[in-house]
Amino acid sequence: MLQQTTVQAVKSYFDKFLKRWPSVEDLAAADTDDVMAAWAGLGYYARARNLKKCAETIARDHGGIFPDTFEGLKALPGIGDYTAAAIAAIAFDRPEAVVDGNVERVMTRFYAIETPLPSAKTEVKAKTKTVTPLDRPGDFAQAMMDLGATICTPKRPACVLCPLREGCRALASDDPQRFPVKLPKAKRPVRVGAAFVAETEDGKILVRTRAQSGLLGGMAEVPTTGWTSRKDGETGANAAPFAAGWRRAGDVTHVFTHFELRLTVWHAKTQKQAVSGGRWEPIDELGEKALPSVMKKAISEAIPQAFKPQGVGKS
DNA sequence: CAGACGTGGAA
DNA sequence: TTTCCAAGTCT
Repeated sequence: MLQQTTVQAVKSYFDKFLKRWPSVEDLAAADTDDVMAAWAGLGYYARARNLKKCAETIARDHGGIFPDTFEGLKALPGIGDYTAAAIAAIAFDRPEAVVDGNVERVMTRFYAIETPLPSAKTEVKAKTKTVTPLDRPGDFAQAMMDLGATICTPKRPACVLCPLREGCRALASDDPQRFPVKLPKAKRPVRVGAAFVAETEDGKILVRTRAQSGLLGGMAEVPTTGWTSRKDGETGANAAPFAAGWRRAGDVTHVFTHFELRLTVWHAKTQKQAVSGGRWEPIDELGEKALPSVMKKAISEAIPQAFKPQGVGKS
């Protein structure tokens, strides 16, 4: 959960997740859609699919016991270089070089590495390997990460308080904050599309499940057009899944990692009807479904009280 | 190897 | 308001 995600964002999800699926076997036996629903809002949904696959692999192929080597861990779904090294070092006391974003920052500063990231990753990994001790490698890894999280911060590092102040080349030079050097990032393109919130008299809306891979893979959505960067992209009611009294509810903007999405949201009161691949879900149960944030945003644009606590704001 | 892959909080 | 970025991984 913590991959590219802050502790604050993760905390409540982690608590709920472990309460619901306390063991690897529990998660392996879980319904994948329930897992996706429990992950909804956290982002990077491939992590949820991979975590589930990982649990299944460990339950089925490893007798419910985690591998205790870097190579064994790395072979599992969702466990890459960083996570494999972190588990090996912290859980199994193995002297692996643990390099996350924090360690990258500490190392590139301490050695004043001018090579921009991500090219410098190889060099950082090699340097980290040379400084990782055979004794308590897990504590060393956590100390490096905590140093980066609390002292050697991205902005305004607290060098006065730093235990590594003496040998730090970045501090000795001029501007420690200059490191790590990073390549300039490309501008985010804008994509447009339309989303259709079809609502019945008895308080249900039409939803469907997205493809298992790719953007928001395996998550629920209301029917939408494709999301295109073309200027003449479809945003009108003519692209709706069926004819109805569609009213324009408004626009929502949502920022993804690699593009910005502007959705025109359409709303209609309709009869419940059969739509290929679609299903009608009660609005008051939407909060428990696998709906990503962008979809909650779109639905709220059409039905403002959809995700509000029940019985509140009614009067 | 470069691009895909979410979201919300902080500066 | 805009930009950055957070315990990265997969293709």
